Amino acid sequence: MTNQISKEDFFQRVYKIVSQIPYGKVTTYGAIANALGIKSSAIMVGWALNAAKNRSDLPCHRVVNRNGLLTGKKHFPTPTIMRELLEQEGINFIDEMVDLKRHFWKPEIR
DNA sequence: CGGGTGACTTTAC
DNA sequence: CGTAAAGCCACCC
Repeated sequence: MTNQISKEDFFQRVYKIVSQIPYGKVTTYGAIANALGIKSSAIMVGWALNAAKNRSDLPCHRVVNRNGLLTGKKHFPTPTIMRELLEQEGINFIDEMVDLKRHFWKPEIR
């Protein structure tokens, strides 16, 4: 099909999707990867986010792993920021995990 | 071109 | 709950 993803497009799409995550919602690496058509490479989403963190407009704290665990917090300036921000947005935590049942947001496929 | 790394996921033990 | 391995693919050296 016409869905060829160049690596540059891949980064753009990740930025786009993450920036579209609504307030009080979270999504997962796998979900984003799936939306991009690379579902077996969720790790690449994380890699894109790593580059994306240079872009301050990106709410990377709303992206968590499949369990809702804040695996990315280690890459934040302070590991507490991610948890704090999410809690401020009204996101419910179960121990260290986000309640994906309530706050999971499905990214759009474009 | 090859090897190491990684903000993932799943299966296996 | 713990570690290990494999699959995945971009980036760096």
